[in-house]
Formats: sequence, structure tokens, C-alpha cells
Amino acid sequence: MNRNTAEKLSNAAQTKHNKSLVLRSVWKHNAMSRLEISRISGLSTATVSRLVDSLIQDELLVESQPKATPKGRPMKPVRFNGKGHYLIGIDLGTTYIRGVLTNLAIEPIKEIEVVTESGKDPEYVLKKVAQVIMNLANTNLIDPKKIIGVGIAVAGIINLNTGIVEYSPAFNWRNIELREFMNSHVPYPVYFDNVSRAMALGEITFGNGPGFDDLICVNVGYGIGAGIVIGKKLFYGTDGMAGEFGHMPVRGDEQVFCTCGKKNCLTAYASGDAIAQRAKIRLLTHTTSILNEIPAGELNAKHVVEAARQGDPLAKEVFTEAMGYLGRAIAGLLNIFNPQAIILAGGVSLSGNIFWDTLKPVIEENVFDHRSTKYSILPSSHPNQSAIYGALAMVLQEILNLSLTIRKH
Amino acid sequence: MNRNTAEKLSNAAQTKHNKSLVLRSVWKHNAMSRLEISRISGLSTATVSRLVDSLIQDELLVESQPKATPKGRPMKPVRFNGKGHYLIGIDLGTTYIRGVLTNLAIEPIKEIEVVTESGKDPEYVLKKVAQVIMNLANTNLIDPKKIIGVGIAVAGIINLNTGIVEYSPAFNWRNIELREFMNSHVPYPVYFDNVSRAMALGEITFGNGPGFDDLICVNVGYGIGAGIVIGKKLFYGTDGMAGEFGHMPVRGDEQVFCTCGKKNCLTAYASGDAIAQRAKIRLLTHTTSILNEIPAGELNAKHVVEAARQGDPLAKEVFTEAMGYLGRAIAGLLNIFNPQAIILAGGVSLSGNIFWDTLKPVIEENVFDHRSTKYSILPSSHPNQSAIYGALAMVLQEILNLSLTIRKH
DNA sequence: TTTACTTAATTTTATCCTGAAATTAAAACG
DNA sequence: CGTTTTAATTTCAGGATAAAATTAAGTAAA
Repeated sequence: MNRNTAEKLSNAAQTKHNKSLVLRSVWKHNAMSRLEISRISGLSTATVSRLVDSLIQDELLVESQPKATPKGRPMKPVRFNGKGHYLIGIDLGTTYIRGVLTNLAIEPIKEIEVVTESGKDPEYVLKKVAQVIMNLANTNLIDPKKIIGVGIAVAGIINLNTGIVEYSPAFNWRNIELREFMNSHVPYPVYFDNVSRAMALGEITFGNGPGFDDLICVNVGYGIGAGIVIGKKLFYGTDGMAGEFGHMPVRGDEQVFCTCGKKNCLTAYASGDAIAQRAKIRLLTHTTSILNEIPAGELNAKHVVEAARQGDPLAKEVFTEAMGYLGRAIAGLLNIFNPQAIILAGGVSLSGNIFWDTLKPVIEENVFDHRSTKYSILPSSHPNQSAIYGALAMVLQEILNLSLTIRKH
Repeated sequence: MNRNTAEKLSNAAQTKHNKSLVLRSVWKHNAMSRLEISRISGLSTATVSRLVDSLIQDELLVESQPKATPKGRPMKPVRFNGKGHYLIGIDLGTTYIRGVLTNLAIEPIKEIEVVTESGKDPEYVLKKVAQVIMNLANTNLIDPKKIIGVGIAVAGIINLNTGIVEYSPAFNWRNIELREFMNSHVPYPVYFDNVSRAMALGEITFGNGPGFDDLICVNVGYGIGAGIVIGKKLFYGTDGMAGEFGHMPVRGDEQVFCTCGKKNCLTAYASGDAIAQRAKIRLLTHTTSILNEIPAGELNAKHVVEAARQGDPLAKEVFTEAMGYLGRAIAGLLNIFNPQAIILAGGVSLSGNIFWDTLKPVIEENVFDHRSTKYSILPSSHPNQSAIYGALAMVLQEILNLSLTIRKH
């Protein structure tokens, strides 16, 4: 799975690597001169000149207006070509399918949002996704032939070797052949991945943090998942199943069954769904809570959070308990991975101060804090849009790696 | 920390990479012809010939006797040069300091074992280590100038940036400047690392498994630690603190304080020390256990395991509880990392069947087992010698990376 | 205005690397 | 003794990078 197998290095591979290095420098620093690229990458100015020329040929970079320097010849900055190629990102969520068409500078050109109707059969939903993609592509704002890839973030367990969504509790899908479907319905290269991993990739690609190398993005929504980035690269594990953070066992005594069939998974205690379910159970015996005003069928985590914010004791207790389980589990992640940052994304993480004020102390209490460890706990850089930025990041990473074939028009 | 920073690729770097590739092929497959190396590495025969020549020049490889093939010209196999260079591995344990001098084929040439006297001050212990190293080096079996590096596996938290042992509960050390000491007392390049990480490195370097890419070595001894290998490389985390598995919080209610000051760390429930301590506490109120025959001051985990094996209910309960905590924590590791294998090493892991029979079912019950996940749970390939093989692996990896300067004699 | 200076980018040149093909080497076999 | 087969080397062409020299395009001072 995405293995770092030692590969021979030919001259061509060497150039590709160095070209990618140039591209990443420009991505990171925006417009910059060839000389600056040379200094940052360590490559000679001659090499940078040649590689930049080639990247301009490929329409990945363009020269901007010459920019005066304090002294000497003005630089000719290069930046990403906003008109050369385009990409599409899709957030396939249970309630909405969101799609965006952007240029290489990730400036949105067209956006679409439709309801998912996740109750209908998988084929119906996937067709809808394909329609969104084709709808985004077919616009007179751009030349559709210049679209070089589509990224899709999906809630569920995905086998990237086979391209199959093996299981998605959110959609109630099993063994959906996503890659095959998309390849036969969409005329562009399609990349997809689990939404938590996509979010993590989005954070290192677009996050405004100081360029983390190792980070973990914990997605606390209806369920709980994690995307792990190691050395600026997504970590998949042997079978592409790394990050099943939501199914960590969190206590020894047998209490709660998780949807996965196991006992005492974190998800069963701290996910959005769990928060709602656990509140419902307590409401049966506690009639004083303001949550009793909400019909049991409609009660969700947002209601609980809101009630807790208003000081409802039952809601507070449920939420605090959930954050206790989550915080200890995150502390465990920090101990094991020692990442630079934990990013918290997903619906529950958008609950505002009450979320951070309840969770952070638990983490700090339980982390193995040593004098040389430093870590940040941060919100997502694009709240509410983590998934779609993650989807875009999948495609952009392929571009930065130069692993996408660039068609000449 | 050991970051995979994108670096420019010069012709020289290209050659170094390919040379390392050749070296690793030979390491993995033992004696092999240039043609076989070419096929495995993907490099052309011409390139392999040239690189092999250079590696023979460096005395890293030698040609063996030509070996007849079914038809055609006999091959001239190349293998690691048993007389070109030597390395030293040190296991710095709390009871013994073990050292071994080997050749490049990791064939032992000289071995030493002395008691550590860990009660004495750090300087005394470190001097003893230096003495062991110099004693191993100064033998008429080899030319000491041909020693290219020393690896040391230490129980404790080590900052590899500064070369300081920040904290070692086993030795009761704080802020010991290990690198500085060794550099001024030993005339060879010295590498050191935490013992759990060293063990993990030893497993991928010398383990007889099928060449794992991603594995975790859990070291269950007096304390608990983990070494994480991702993509055949040790994972250090941002501050070099990855793998603090022993200090994962394992339950929410406040019960047991760990030596680290936190509450409810795994170590406080499942380490060798914890097993002994928890047995002692119960013995105060249960007088029927056969463990009462052992003076409280001498009681250790081995006694508890032995009593459990003999059917003593108290010992069994204590041990089963410990394995319950350990098993659930390991299941969590499997969920998050999805590695090919978990290797169990360290004293407690050498307890025989009772260890495996108690632990494995807990892991299996708690792991998020999906149809596409496969994992192995294995004992250390070199029981009782994991640490020293890990120490040797540190040096060997440097050789395989060609990052050690090879002196010409 | 003109000359010196400074910084940016390109061109030239030398060196180095790899791969493909041709060649040489060393056996087995009829 | 030549043919066949496999192993290893040599030759040679095609690229790649770095260092140095050169050109480009400004500013500042005389």
C-alpha cells in the first residue's frame, strides 16, 4: 500500500524528482524567482532554469510580471499557471454531495451542491456524483479537456488496491466498486480516499500551519476516524486500513456494542451518533432535562451540545463523558506518534468553545508530557470544508508529484 | 527528527542511492551474481557491474568462488566482506551490559557480558560501557581500525537530536549526556537509541520474517515500550519520542499512578513491574496464594507467571488482568497502524505459552477485523538477544545506507 | 550621461551517470 | 571443436547536474 519500495534511480527519475522539488517550492512560497528556487531547493541556478522552462512548457507554471528588486536586475517570478489545468474535488457526504472546480492555484471557478439521498441505492448515489462531476466540467468558463483529475472524499472504509468501498456505516454500503464505476462514467483520472485521510492530506497541503511533517487529523463527526500523515505523506498501513481510530477499545468492562460488532469502541462513546444515543438513554430516566422537549427521533449531537452550552446538567454530563473518552484516546495518539499537531475536524469539532474547553484539559492531563515534546492541537484550517479541500489535495499532490500525465492540447 | 525532507538529487546522490540498493539486495539474498542483482534492483547489468566494483573497492563486498550454473558461464557471486569491516553492538541493560563484535555478515567474533551495577552513578556505568567497547575492539582477532561503528540500545527516553538520555526509570537517570560521553571515550562513531526502537530495527534487519515494511515491536519487560517501523524505516515522531506506548491511558477512572506521574498508564497495569506490584497488593488480603512463600522484597513478575502456570488463582487473576490491558492496547495499535506484524519482545513475552494463550485472544477480540486486514503476532526472532541485535542493526543500517565514512586503511 | 555595481537568468563547458548493445568470458554439450 | 548458453565487461550514446562565464536589466554615484 503506497509502499516506499526502494527503486532504482535513473537519470529520468532524478529529473522528475528535482522537477517535483521545484514545483513544491513554488507551491509553498507562491510566486518566486528562479534564483530563490535555487537557494531553497539547493539545485543550481542552471538546473532550476532548465526545469522551470520545462514546467512552463507543461503549463504548470507561468512567469509573472517582472518584479523590481532593491538593486540589480528585476526578477521574473514564476507561479502556478491559473489557466493551464483544472481540477475537481468532491465531498461525498451522507446529506450533501459538494463539488468544486478550481484552477491550479486552487481558486474556485464553479461550485455545486446537491442532496445525496443516501437512502437510495448506491448506483443512484454514484450516478449523482458522476453528474456533479460532469456538470462541473462542462462549463464555458474553462476548456474541459484541461481538467487533469478528480478527487473524491468518501465516508467509509476503502481498499485502495481494489478501488472498492468495503464498508460504509454512514451510507450502509458494502463492497461498492467505486473506482470501476467512476472510471466508466467520468473521462478524467479519479482519485478517492477515506474522508479522514483526505482531510489530513488537505491540512498539510492547504493548512496555514507552518508546514507540518507529521500530523494526525481526527475527524469527529457522525463517526470517528483519523488520517495520519508521516513525513508529509499519508500513511495507509499494510492493507490501507490505517487510522481506524474510532474502533480503539476504550475500556475493559463490557458495556456498549459498537456498530462494527465489537465492544467498547471509541466510536460507541464519543462520536456524534454516540453522544445522541447516550443522551437518549439517560433521558428515559431523567425527565428534567431540557432535551426532553426534542422528539427522540430527531435528537442529535448538536442538540446535546447546545443544551450543554445552556447548562443542562444531563447534556453536560453526556458531552463531558464523551470528551473524556475522546481526550484520553487522543492523548494515546500523541504518546505513540509524537506528531507536531493534532487537527480536529468534523461536525462535533465545530461545536465551539465548549468542545475545546472540555477536550483540551483531558488531553493535557493524559499525555505523556516530556520536556522535549511539543505539540499543537488545532481546529481544521477550513472548517466545514475539510473534506472538499482534502479531495482537492489528492489531485494536487499527484500534480506536485508529476505523476499525472499532462495532455498537450 | 530523521525527517524525509525533500532533497535535491545530484548525480552523486543518484549513485549513492543505487549503490545502497545493490547493497541491500545482497544483504537480503546473501551471495548473488551481478546479473541477479540487476534483475532484482532493476538496474542495468552495466551499472550493477560498476557499482559492485566500487563496493568491492570499499571492502564492503567480496567475490566468492565462481559457482557453476546449469548451463553457461559460471557466476561470480558477491557477498558481504567478512574481513573488511567490523561493528560492535551493546545492550545496556539494568542488570547486564552485553557487547558483541561482529563482521559485516553479523557473525560474532567476540562477546562480553558484565554486570551493570546500575545502582552506582551514571558516570560509573557509562565508563563500564566504554570499557566493554574498548575491550571488544582490542583483540588480535581483528584490526581495530576496521571497526566502523558502535550501536548501543538503552532503556530510556532518548533525545537523538541532543544525544541526551532525558529520562530512564530503569536506571533512574535524568539528562545523561550519552553521546558526548561516548564520543570522548570511544574512537568510533557511536549510534544509540531506545531499546524498543532498536529491537524493532533488529527485527526488520535480521528477523526471519518475510521482510516486513510496517511493523511494531512491543517490548514488555520491566516497563513497556514500542518501536515503530514504517516503510522499513524507524519512526521517531517530531521530537523523537514516538512509541511511548507504555504511557497510553488505559482507563478513565482514577486508580493507579504510574512512575511517570500520570494516572492509569498501561505500564502501571501490564508491565513486569506492575504485575509484581499488583500481586503484592492482593497478597496482603489473600493469604492462600503460593506466592506468599516468596519474600515480598524478592517477588517479581517471573514468580507471578510461574505461579499462574501452576494454577494459583491469585497469580492467574493478576496475570490475566495485565494481559487484558495489554491486549486491548495492542488491538488499538493494530487498528491505528494496520501493520503487517506485531512483534512481542522483552522479559514478560518470554513467559511461554501462558503469555501467548492469555494475550492473543484478547487482541483478536478487540481488533477491528476487516476482511482485507491481515496481521501476524510474532515472538522476537532472537529471544533474549533482541536488544543486542537491535544495537547491531543500528550500525548495519548506516552501512546499508552508505552514510558511514569508510576509512581506507 | 556614463560608469560601476548589483542581482537575475542564461549559456557554455566539463564531468558524471545510466542504459542499450556489442563484445568478451567461461562453462556445457553434442 | 564449434555451437549454445549464461555471466560479466566494454563501448558508446544520451542525458543530467554543477561551476563558471556570460548576458540582461536594473540602481546609484561620479
